Amino acid sequence: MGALQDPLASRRRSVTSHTPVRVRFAPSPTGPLHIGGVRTALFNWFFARHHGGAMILRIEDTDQKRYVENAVQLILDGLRWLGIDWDEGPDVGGEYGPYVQSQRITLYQQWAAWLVEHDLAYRCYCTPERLAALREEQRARKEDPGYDRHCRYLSPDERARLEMEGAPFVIRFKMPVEGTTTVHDLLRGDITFDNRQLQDLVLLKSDGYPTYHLANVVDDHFMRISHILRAEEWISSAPVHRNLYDAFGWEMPQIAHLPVILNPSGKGKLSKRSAGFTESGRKIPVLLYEFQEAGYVPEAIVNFLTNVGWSFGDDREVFSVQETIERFDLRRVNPAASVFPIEKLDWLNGVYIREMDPQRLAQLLLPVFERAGYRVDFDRLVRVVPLVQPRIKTLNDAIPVAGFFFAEEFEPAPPDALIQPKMDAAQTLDALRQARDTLAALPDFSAATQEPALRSLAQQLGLKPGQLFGVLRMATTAQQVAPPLFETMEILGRDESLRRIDLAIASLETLAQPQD
RNA sequence: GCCCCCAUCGUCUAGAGGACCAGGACGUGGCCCUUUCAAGGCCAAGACAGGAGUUCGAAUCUCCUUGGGGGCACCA
Repeated sequence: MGALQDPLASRRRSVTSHTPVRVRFAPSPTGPLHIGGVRTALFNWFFARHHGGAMILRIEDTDQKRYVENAVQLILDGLRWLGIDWDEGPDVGGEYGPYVQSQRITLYQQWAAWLVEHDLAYRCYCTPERLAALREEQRARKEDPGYDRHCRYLSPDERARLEMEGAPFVIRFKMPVEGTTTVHDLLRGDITFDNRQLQDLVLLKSDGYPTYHLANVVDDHFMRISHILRAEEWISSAPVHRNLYDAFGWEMPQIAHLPVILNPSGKGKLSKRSAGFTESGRKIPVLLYEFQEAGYVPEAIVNFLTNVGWSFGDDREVFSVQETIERFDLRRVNPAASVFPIEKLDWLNGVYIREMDPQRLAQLLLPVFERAGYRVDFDRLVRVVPLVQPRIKTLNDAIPVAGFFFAEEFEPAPPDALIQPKMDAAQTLDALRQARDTLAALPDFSAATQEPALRSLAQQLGLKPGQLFGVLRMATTAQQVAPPLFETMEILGRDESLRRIDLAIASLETLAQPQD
């Protein structure tokens, strides 16, 4: 079969032309960053960096009603936390600024007016009430919803009268009413739409602000954007954008629609409302800060997101950002939507934690323990880190594993809990007393010194090592599950370890009458 | 409802007509290691949605069906 017959042949051609690569991530400040948005940002960034191009950050704040104070700062902080940087943006400026749409309003108004002058757009005076009623009617009659183009065909007299009255208006785009529009998607090939299905979209709202459709086209043009990498939910408005570029006489950037991320249930886009819980009952994070709060580390999040919709190849799952940038290829993005594989993030996060420099892990753990109400001695934390490092998947997991190292007050385990399987109270008490003597007599209190002494003690007592160690673990940590015993006691120190063993002995003495 | 997109193990994926009785990873189960819990090692189960075509040959190309997703705002 010849390449000419292959509809995806174009997908296999080079993705870039000779113009410099310039991509943008354009969030709207309506709240914290959504993880899906983060993925879009990442793929743009990988693409830019791979091609030696520019990453542009643009704030799309054209909806005054949904604007959230502080959101811009949160978004910038979130991106930086992940290690994403940008060459032009609201904070760093650039040649094609400003990079905040609310500061570019007159530009949009000018170009909207230009379209009206050239009969490519028109003023629409329909009230929101009329539009709502129209939609209602259409629904009742089971017709397709959509604007009926009432104002497109207003007579000059009517138009003049409405103008005279000063009726508020929006500007709508005159979509071709017949024929088809084809958009070339870098991942999917040509996508063709019947123009009769397309709408006369609003370009300029009655408050003078542009809609996404206008602002995005104007900005991408004037910011010299070469490639648009945006989420799949934009596919259906892509033909309107295509026609807008044509109306302006501008070249349209190349475009690729990235697949959306689905809920773990597989039902619908991942969203805050519907995400639900993991099998272990943990709430599934959706917003970037929720991942932070849940104890995920940025390099794991980045690696994880890279594996959703794209793959490194060579059967590798763990790789660095640098490697990703070197290898990133848009043509290998999987166009299919994917379920959010959260368990895989847990694993990957654990991988990154295990490979992390212990000093850095200590730095990351410090605020986690403090937030959990512990007063942390950093030097002790540094000693604790190697014990928790292989045992946690998220930073927060360190709290149940090692929080006891930092507890203000030691709360001893109930005497019952001290008794190990196949042992009784008297045996346990005896074991504790002898272990206490053994430990007290040690020349030093290092784990390496404790181990042989306690092993031989176990043998003397006719206990399995695990039984003796279990008793001591419960006595010194009051936890059934804890880091390895000797290292734990070493960090606790001899005095504190013996004190805790004494407490255990005392509590057992009240429980069991020692036999004569 | 209409338009559009998509379709390989439970999930994320490899797969560019012969290298595929389909490879990796997470998860799951088993075994080993072991001082509890982890980590680590080994092993196992597990998929080309269905049907027609094209071809000597199809996971891969075409069509239909089915299923899933996205969109249908003076939101982005």
